Amino acid sequence: MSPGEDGLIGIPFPEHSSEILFRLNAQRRAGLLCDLTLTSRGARYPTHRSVMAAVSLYFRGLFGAEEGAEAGGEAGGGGGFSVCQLDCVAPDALDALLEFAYTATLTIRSSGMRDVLRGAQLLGIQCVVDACRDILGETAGEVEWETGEERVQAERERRVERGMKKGSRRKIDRRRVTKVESSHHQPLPHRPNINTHQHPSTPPPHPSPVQDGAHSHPSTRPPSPEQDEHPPTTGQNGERKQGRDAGRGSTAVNGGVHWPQERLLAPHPPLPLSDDRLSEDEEEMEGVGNGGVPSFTSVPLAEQGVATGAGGGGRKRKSQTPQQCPVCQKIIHGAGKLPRHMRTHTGEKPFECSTCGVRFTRNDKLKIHMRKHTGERPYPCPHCPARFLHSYDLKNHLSLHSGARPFECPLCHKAFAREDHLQRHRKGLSCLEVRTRARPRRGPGADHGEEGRKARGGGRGYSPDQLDPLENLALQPHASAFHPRAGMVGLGDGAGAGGQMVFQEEADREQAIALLGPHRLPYPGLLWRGLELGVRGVEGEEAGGGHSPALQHARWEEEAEEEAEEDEEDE
DNA sequence: CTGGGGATGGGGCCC
DNA sequence: AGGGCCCCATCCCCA
Repeated sequence: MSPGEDGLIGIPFPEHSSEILFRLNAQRRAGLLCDLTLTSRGARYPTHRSVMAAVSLYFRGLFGAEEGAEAGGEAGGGGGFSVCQLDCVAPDALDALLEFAYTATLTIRSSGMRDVLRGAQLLGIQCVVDACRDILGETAGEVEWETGEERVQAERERRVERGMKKGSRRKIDRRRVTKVESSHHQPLPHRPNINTHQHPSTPPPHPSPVQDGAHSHPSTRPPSPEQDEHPPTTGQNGERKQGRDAGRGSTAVNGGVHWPQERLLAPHPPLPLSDDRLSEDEEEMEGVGNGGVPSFTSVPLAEQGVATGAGGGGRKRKSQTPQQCPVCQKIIHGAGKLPRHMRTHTGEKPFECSTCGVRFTRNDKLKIHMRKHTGERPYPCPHCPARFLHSYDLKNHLSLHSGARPFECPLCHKAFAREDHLQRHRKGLSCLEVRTRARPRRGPGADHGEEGRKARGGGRGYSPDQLDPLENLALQPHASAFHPRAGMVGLGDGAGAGGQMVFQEEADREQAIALLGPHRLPYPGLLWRGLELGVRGVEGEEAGGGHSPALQHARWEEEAEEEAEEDEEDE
């Protein structure tokens, strides 16, 4: 909300761009308003030249859509190219690139990476080129045809895009950005602002996820002769710690790579990708799948023998058929839970508070919300007059009375009553002082035994005046400095809160990327992926994998121990 | 920086 | 199988 000088009011519609993209994709699938058909070895792909010109330098040039090329006639209008034969781009790759253009998500199979790279090079989709090269570990130069002004223009656009990403986030958007990044196309948590009303939760033409996924996809997908045996794209099926972790950037599981472009965030599901999301390990199960007809009715993974990461941390799980989300590939446990999950992608909020009009994705949340209006606080503290809306608030509160602080920082040994506070402490700068100050004390006679060693914190064998570059860069006190979340949040949101890997300047970002060495990735998402794959490993946090304080604490203890061991090795 | 309240999304149990 | 209800983990915001 930014009142202008003339009393102008700027009302942001944050979902507008992604919704437009979503609609365009729907039109493409339905063949509506398509003014360009791409062909590759017999496969035909109806599309929109404006979209292609927006995403591809090749088409931009082809249609004369470059800045300053607004010459009249054919060039300016880009007319005359109703069919564009692209046999040099493999159909699978072309399909993946089109999906990328319309969903901001590139989902490809590892084995098809080179084709996609070639296609992206030919079409001048630099970000895809970069991404593929990173995956493939290549460090090639510029796209062959992208030279001179085109390159300057491309670079300018990239800079603008980066600038938008990092500069335009305001506080009000921070949470949303983080969350969006957290799960691919995570929709935005509802906030009772103007958007609530201007963006109806169930736009009439917007079908429910189930319908959407079920009907929109198969019939309009251009026939690709190779699709059946060789699905063009692949995603991941592995469920990692989702919530706010997984999906931050790209993910790679079982040879498949799947990552969203950061800026184009669809609040609606980018139409479900075909069955090709099955990873290589799962290909044998393809026959069980829906035969290329993705559906939100999902694939009963249990029947397919998919390890659903029974990672239930303690609580025994009823054997309910897990279902896989066609958008984020997350495996949803529990019968009937998938529609609920899907609303996190669609942004649909069917449950409206009759009192204040606030809408919710879930009725149980609405129910809790209603307590605000009724004044009901059903969880009274037995020790004091405090009453709470949520049971877990009471639980938190009770720890205050008990004085219990079961969550202890393994580095500075500060104890917290709440696990999330400990996490915040570990991610933040709270321990920095301990760590950086402890260093100089190291040396003969400064041995504090195990406790001291821990208190000094881990490190990488750099002296105080010669800090670990990464430490120096991000001033991350803990190993969690390398936690993918920290990196991703920071990268995705330049205005991120303290404690996260925030790069104030582009140079910082570049430096960080450079310092990552083998994980050097110019893409935020890829950076995250690199961090995850290279530093922590894909299996770092398994979905649903117990997050009991004990487990978490044990993990952290391990981290601290590892760091301490590194210290000793360095000495 | 920390404590605390509230919000959100996922999973388990039950009907 | 679907959905209600509840708990949990995690996040954000504010004081």
